[in-house]
Amino acid sequence: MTTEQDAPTGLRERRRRQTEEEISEAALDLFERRGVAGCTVDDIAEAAQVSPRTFFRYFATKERAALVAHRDVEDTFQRVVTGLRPDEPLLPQIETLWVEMLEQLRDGQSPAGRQMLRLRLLMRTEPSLRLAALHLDEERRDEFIALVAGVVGTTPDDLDIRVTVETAGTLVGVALDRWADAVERRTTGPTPDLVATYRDTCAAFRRLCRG
Amino acid sequence: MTTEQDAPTGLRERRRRQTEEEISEAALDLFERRGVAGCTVDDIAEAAQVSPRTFFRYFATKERAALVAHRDVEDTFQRVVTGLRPDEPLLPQIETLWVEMLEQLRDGQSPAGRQMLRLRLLMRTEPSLRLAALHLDEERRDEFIALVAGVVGTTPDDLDIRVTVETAGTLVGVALDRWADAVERRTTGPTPDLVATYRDTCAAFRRLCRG
DNA sequence: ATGATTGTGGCAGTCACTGCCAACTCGGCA
DNA sequence: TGCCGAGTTGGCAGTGACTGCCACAATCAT
Repeated sequence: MTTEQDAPTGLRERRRRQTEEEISEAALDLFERRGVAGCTVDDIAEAAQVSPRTFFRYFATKERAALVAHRDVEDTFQRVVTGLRPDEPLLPQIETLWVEMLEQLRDGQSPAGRQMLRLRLLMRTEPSLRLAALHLDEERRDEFIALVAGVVGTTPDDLDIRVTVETAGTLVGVALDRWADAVERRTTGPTPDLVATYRDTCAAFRRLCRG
Repeated sequence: MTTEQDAPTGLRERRRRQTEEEISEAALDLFERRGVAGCTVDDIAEAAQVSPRTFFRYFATKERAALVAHRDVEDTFQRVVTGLRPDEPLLPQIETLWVEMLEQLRDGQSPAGRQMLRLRLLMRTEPSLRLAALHLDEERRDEFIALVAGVVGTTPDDLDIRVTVETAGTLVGVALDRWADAVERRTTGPTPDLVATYRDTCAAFRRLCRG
């Protein structure tokens, strides 16, 4: 049911994950300290103790290195999509799927949540990171649409599915933004919950659809 | 009613517009022939008869040069946004705004329409152009939201406005994609109408919201 | 006309990113 | 145990995007 242990976890595989982790940690750290424009790929590679050449074997751009959290969350789509019921309204179901995916982040205290929070805080002031995230989302969208189409049994160029998936994606983006905003502004009280923020966003959306 | 003659059109101004036009035409033309990756900024600059250095005074990236049609359509938002009525439902009104903006494109026969069509056909096979368009949209979104907030009289960080503007933007994106798809696939009959495509997309969206 | 403003081209430089090759490491197998 | 094939790494050279700086030319205001 999980996606981790499907590959035979040899030493090579483990080493590769560890290196990726080290690079992305170095990138996140340097971006926080000096800004994205303020550090080069060479800087990140050095901090992660790999050669610049190796950096590019792991990530296509320096921005991508900071987006592993984003990518990992999207990776879980494949797992949750199987829960779709073809005979029920699609949009609320996709919303539920996203709730399942965002649950691993919640208040940003888990490792995955903390990493995502750092990223989204960075994104508030770093246009290049927002762009890279947009890029990642766009790359994944067709895959999502194909997966959904497969489960509910229509063609991938079905207009309804496309609109539904894109709309839901937009709402997730808004929720992530507002989550980071809330965390940034917070002075007291518990850390804002991403799932709650997402539910609020969906509620606002539904209100607007009714008029 | 038009946006052209608001500035005192001196020779400098006219010359500047003409140069921009020449560069973007050269870019569009070369992209169509050799692909985005297949030509350099130097190529485009040479074709437009300017120096590479001057190219970058007009456009930040080579992709941007192909996106003037996109930018010009978005520029009209400022004009149509004044028609908003604060006391009526927002989402259908924003949809109407977009119809007004997309009307200048319609079947892609007008100069603006033709240019947009060339761009959207390119975008079907050029990820870098899709990314650049996403980037442009994102840059504009805050401006849109601020304008809407100003007219309806709320703060720019209003959740409802944000969700409405982003949702509508998503639907426009889908409609533009489908428009280009329809044009590409068309063998006979009249050229597909963008406004009609957009209305279809909005209709599908409304259907999905009801469930 | 003339001085201020603005646009242009060239040059040097930084940095992102890629292809290629040589050295090394891990995993399986005789 | 020794050895081969596959996967991983680093260096190097090269291309191309993009920028700052400077000198020069074209426009505009007076």
